[in-house]
Amino acid sequence: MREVASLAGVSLKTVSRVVNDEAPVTPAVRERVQRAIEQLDYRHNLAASNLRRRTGRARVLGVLLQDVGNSFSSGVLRALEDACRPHQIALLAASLDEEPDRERVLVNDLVSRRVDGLVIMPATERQDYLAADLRAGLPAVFVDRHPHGIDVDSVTVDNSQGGYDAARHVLAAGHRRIAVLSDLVTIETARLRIEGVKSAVGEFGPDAEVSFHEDLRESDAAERVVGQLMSGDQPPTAVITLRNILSAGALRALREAGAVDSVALVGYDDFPLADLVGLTVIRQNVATIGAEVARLMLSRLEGATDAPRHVVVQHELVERGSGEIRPAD
Amino acid sequence: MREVASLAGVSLKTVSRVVNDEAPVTPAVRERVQRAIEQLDYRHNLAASNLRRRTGRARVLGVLLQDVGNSFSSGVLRALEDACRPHQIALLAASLDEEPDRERVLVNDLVSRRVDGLVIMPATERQDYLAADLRAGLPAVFVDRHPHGIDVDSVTVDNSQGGYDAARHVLAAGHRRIAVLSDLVTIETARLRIEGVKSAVGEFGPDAEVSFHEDLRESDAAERVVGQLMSGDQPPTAVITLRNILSAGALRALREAGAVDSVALVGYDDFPLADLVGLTVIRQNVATIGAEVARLMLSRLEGATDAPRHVVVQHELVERGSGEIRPAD
DNA sequence: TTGTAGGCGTTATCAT
DNA sequence: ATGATAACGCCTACAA
Repeated sequence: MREVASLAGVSLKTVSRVVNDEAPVTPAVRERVQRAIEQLDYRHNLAASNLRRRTGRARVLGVLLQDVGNSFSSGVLRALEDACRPHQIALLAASLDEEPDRERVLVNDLVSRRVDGLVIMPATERQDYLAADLRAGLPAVFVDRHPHGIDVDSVTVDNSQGGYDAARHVLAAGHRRIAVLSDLVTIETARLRIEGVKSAVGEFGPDAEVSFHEDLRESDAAERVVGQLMSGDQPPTAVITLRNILSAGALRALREAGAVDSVALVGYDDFPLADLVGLTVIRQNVATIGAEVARLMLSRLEGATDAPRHVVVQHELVERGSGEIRPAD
Repeated sequence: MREVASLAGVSLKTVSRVVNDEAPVTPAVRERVQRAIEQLDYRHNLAASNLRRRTGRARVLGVLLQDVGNSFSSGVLRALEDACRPHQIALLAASLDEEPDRERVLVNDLVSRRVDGLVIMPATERQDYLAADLRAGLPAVFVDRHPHGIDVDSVTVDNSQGGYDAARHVLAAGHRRIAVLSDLVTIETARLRIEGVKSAVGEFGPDAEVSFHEDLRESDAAERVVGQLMSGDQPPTAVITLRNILSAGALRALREAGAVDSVALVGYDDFPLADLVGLTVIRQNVATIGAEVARLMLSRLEGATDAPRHVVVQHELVERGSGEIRPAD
């Protein structure tokens, strides 16, 4: 910048003015500076600029998701990006993979990098560790899971209601032998979905035999469980998978057992090809979720200091056939 | 930091030493400083640190993909992240959506933010605009598409060979009336895949009637095209879709026409549920691609200055049934 | 309209 | 082993 100034025969401050499009600069001078900039391949240093600026933020958000490679996380990221682009806000994204330690390490890193705000799909059970930073004015918005130990903005879906809706759907179709597959019960969303299922069972089928198969992380695990159930004495007439990759495993097992057309299946979370497989699912609107997160965060960045807001995005049950199969008898 | 120093009764430099785990500090002093840091909720400012450091990079990579929400881009991002995490390197990710202007704007922004390197899945036809930054020592690695107008590291797949393999597969099965659906031909990868198809046709079925349907961006468009073809006089006996979302559309149209079991379909790029639909595809290994990108970039960050390297990751044809259907004749 | 002085939070250099 | 001082690249405040 100094070189640019001397080449253009002006002061440092004038170059700064040109770079930042600030008001009082004669067109002729501006032109001269621009030429010097190009000639020297000068690049404005945002890091230094942000260091000196008082109010000016760095225009970066830290985004911690479970897995930027899966469709839910990456959908949220994409929606967030679309909402941030007009504001020239960049996104620093990383995956937590349900590892609490990684969450704490990454939050620390992002705070050190002086991000303007944090979007977190937490892997930890409690987030008290964030208290000091929040007090210091760091805006945070939680996605998909509620904050615990602190109170900050959040955008979630009603997982309990989702589990309830899925269960009610198959119970209403007459099913009374139901298998429920779920993720790690240490994950809040998994627990809530299970709760919802139980509450629907209590309401619509207290007589139903419902077996719960928990802590299933991979598609293969779901496939094995359903495979075993289908070859048992009393195979279920309906299966509910409370996480998308479990649906894939269940579907494979049912196909293997020749039961795709006789056993009902309702999944949680949509899939790219789900319509082609005829999979009935509880769909969470990732685009809406991401957009809501952005809305909350942007308002905080603009200085909103009202009480934390908790937005709940509606899900919907998408009927595609697999969930509408009725029990044999 | 100044406050920490005075509270601990030491100099600024000593605090700096503690924060950075530098050598000569007495355990007692270190302890005292640590306490002061916690007491004051002091946070190390990486931005300022990087500004002052001579050799120290900011440990951030700019990553420009086509769409962080689609499975190919997000898979690459995820693999990249896994390789960067051990090095404490963060990722600034954004989507280009095939918009050349956005690419130039975002590159500028990332350069201003002083990222240590750029990973780009380009939307532009030529990238001469990067020349100055490259000369200045900015490492760049291209993904999925070759650089034009500059010479930098790249990790691509052999799209021409992929198109060739897909076409050979259906030609070898005896098909002679084939429909080929592709993305915008302004996209290099789309052109190369088409070229590959043509070359296989020349080799294995010069007598074949092959119709090309280009510039299809959405699933719906593919569905319409295949729907029309199927209701025409001479419906194709095989369909090749050169992009994953086109496969979904084609599949829907074939199902609609009751032709899923009579018309062969080979797609490009894998899908989460593709095995369940029995879709034969040319699979690109995103994890390998991302890992190779990281390998090249990390070696550049460590100072490698040899000639640009061009890695080609092998694809594979995954037979799942849809591509192995033989023509009726 | 333009320039000067000082400092943002940190680290490098050189002393002590 | 610790500290004083200058400087990284830029911007704010104020003066000219």
